[in-house]
Amino acid sequence: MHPIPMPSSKTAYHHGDLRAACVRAGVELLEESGQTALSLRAVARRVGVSPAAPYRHYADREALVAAVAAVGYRELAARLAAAHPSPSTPEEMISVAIAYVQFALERPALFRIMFGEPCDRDNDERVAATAAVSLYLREIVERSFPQADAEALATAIWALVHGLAFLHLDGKLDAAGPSVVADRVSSAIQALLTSTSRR
Amino acid sequence: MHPIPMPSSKTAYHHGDLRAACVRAGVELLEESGQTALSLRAVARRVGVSPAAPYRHYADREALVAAVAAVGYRELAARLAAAHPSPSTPEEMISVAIAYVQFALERPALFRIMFGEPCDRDNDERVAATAAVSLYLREIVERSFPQADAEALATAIWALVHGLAFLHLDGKLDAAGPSVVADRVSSAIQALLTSTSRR
DNA sequence: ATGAGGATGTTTACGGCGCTCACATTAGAC
DNA sequence: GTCTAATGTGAGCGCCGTAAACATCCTCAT
Repeated sequence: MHPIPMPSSKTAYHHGDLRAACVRAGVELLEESGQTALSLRAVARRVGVSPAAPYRHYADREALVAAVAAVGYRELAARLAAAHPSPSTPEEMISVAIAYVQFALERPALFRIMFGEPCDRDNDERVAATAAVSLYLREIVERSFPQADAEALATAIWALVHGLAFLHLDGKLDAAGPSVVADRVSSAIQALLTSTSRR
Repeated sequence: MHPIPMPSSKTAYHHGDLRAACVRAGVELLEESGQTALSLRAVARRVGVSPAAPYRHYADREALVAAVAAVGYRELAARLAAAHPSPSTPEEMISVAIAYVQFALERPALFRIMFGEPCDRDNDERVAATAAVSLYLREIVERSFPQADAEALATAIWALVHGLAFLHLDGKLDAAGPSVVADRVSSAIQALLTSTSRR
């Protein structure tokens, strides 16, 4: 399964389809050995190719990282969709929020690559993938809170959830287990949603 | 003021007080040339010392980074306190939140070092400095919303503000200028605080 | 005051990294 | 079948983190 490039090809020609193989290897390295292990040389080694080969497909290390991050965005989107295909109530939205934070905790290195580095705003793949996530969240908010200012509320909810993910990741909020985290996410959102009425 | 180590010493003895000089140089490098420029060797060079010298004071690069991050936490705390010494209303709290996000935008590399990397939880300085920030925010929330569940609400507010900072930093939310950002922070918080009453 | 010992800084060296360039190989268009 | 552009190789540069052996100088007990 690894070295096969595309539907049609019997013997590995020059080599496999390096571009995709590098991204796959990059994701693997990231999750096996963390952020610092994601080097062009390590990727080349894993793919079984010379250290300079990846430069035919990626301008520099940052371009590879951006491609890996783009994979991360797509997987995050899939994870959120799996939590609930089309949430339209605050409760359903909260379940998506929990999935967001759990994604960050399950795949910390990937999540940090996606959000923790200065991002290359010119990378099309990356821009498109984050726009997709952003739009998805926006739609959820619009459905869940039809009367609210969707723009501001969507931003606020995304930021809240994103911040919870990071604070857990950094150990600022301790996460003994998934259910503890889920409770915290849920209660954090609810605390904000109800604080004013008690003011 | 720079090369003097302690009250008593006329000629630089062996050299200055390297420990502190390294942190200072580290912060400078970070802000001048970004994240990747913060290397032990560059710090040593700037301080005018051999590449191995910092190892007498820091076990490894990560220890130096942790010390730099600790400086960042203290400066963040100072920035928040400068925004409002002792906030006790939602409005005052919002001004502190704006200061938090502006700190992130003004000193992005420092902020990323503080929150964007896997953190060394065993570093005392770092743990203490983040605990101070955390406690400060907690107290603000308790004063501003006396009746609310302080634990959950403080977590939620911190996460919201922290998330806003990161999303701006990553270009996910565009920040044309300080006032635009301030408005967004303000309206994001208010959107959450008022959304339920309109439900 | 002096000399031992510990703290601090230097030198040298190793391997890994990102990146470049000149060169080899091969796929596909003609 | 040949030419060409795409793709992979190899050698090499400078930077990095880190370690070990060595030099220097401060301190303090004598």
